[in-house]
Amino acid sequence: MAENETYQALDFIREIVKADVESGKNDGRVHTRFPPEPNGYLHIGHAKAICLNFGLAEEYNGLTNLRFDDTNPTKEKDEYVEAIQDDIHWLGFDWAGRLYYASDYFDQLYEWAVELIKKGKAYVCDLTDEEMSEYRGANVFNEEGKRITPPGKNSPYRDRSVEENLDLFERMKNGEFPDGARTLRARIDMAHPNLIMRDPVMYRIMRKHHFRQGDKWLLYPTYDWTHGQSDSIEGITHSICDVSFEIHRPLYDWFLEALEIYHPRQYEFGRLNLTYTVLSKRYLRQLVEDGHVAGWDDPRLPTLRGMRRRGYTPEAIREFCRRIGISKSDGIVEIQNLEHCVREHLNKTAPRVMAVLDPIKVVITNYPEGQSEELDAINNPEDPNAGTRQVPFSRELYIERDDFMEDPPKKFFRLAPGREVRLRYAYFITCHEVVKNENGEIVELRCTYDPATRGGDAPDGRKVKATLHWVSAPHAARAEVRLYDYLFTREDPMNVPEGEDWKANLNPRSVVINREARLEPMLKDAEPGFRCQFERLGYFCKDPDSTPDTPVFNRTVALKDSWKKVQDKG
RNA sequence: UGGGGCGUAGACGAAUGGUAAAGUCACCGGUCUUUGGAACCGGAGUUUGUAGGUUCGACUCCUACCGCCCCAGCCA
Repeated sequence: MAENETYQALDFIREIVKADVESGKNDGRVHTRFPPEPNGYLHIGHAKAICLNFGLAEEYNGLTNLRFDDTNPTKEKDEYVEAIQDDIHWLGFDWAGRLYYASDYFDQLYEWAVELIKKGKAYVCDLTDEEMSEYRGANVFNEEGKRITPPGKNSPYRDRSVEENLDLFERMKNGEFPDGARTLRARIDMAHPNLIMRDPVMYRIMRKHHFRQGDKWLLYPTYDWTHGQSDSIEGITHSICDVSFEIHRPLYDWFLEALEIYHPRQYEFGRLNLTYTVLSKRYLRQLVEDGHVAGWDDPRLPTLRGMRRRGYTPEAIREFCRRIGISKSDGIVEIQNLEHCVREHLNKTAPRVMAVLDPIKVVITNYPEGQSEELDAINNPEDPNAGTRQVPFSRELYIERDDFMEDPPKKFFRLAPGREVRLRYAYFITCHEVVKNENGEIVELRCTYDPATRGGDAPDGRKVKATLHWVSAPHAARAEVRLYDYLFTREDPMNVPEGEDWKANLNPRSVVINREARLEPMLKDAEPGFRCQFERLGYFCKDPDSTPDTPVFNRTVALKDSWKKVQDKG
């Protein structure tokens, strides 16, 4: 390895691909696919798979197909097809026109099924689903109520003649039998220790309208019968899926061998789990449908759409996927890893602005009434090319309520009676008077400023221990700010208190709406999706709910707060 | 129970028989700072699920055990 090359450890899948390419397998081609079922929205777990599949192809000058696995018309919709493509593009990947549907292969699959029947490797079975389960030896319990797995027994229809099978299968296609009356099954081994191999179903009768095939089909192929053959048709070299499909691999291989067609190889990696959230379509759907969140793009959701609306960047998500790596172990990644990647990217790219979330009025008593001025502010200290902007300053300002304490503890550096601090890009100010209402609440701070410190530096070299953000009261835009927090109160939402539902772990403060925020005026004109840092507070993203009068901002992620840590320690 | 997997610091994850185990997040301390941010420097922590075995030498090979996850849909 060259000296200036940094060592990048390969995960086990990349090791395999590397070895295959080097040995000339598949003529050195790398061709992957991402095969979502169009029955829901993509989430960050999918992002991991997308990054792996598309990333692998990029690394080896290969190709990646987008293939919709649309074999179950009861669940799939066009709406999801559009959204999934949109999300993959947003994440930063493209399939260059190689968009396919498993349903495009239904005719070929049907022919291959006929071929297997002729080879005596498939048969039409009349067992009901309960009977099939029983014959398979599934769901059997011993006296102690523990699950056992006795060998299955052959279906009484297993030995039908080829002719009869052909006839029945054709009539299944023609709609002569009611839904669920018969199935086509692979004839493998009813005593196989792997239940998947006990004569799995290849076709089921379903009189369902398919969103792409219309009413052409009355029987639909199962996942197992479809997936490997689709991979074969497309010339996929490495078919990557999550570990739950590992036990299906013998069947994947069996079909391909029985058909004697090109045989791609399946590899499995561990699916992603993240703390403080759920990552399964079933649970996400429940949250949306039961109204616990506002929709699939709710910023609290780990869906790609939700994270996009929240202000996460595709770069950050991709970097996160790179860092967590690929392995087969099933762990749970701390969400702080994701947040770190988001902060890291936004720190480099997000312009800084000033916004006061919990305003308290400050009157600069020695600043002329009715006067105002524009001050230069740096847009992003991390990016010299980001330039500067003008921020209005006047006699009446707002600062953050948290930035003042009447009786401050030793480690509190911010404003307090008699203390001087800096207003960012503006002046040093000193607090002289605290005005309270009849309830004893602070309503106003009366301060003086030092005109010599314009811009934030004292000519005499004196220092202050704190720099505060602020906005000019008469110029400020009033805004709604949505402060998001974790969706659940527990790292593992499924760790449920005795006798309660997992939704009992929902965080009641996962979003806190603030309508008192005051922003720099320029923020009114920003486009939805605009990402910025509210100095000293966090990263925020303008929400599409914004109106010309009321901008709405979502908190993407807070800045790290070491003062909070000091406080928490007491 | 059968079958398939997995077990390296709080979390993720390298190490493919050879200097008593990389990196990242989190954590702790410090420097710097017109963001108590960022950056930079430093620190702590595992002895590699357990017990045996092979070997000059094992996270890596073997045996047994333990724990966790997945399947038992005509879902994918």
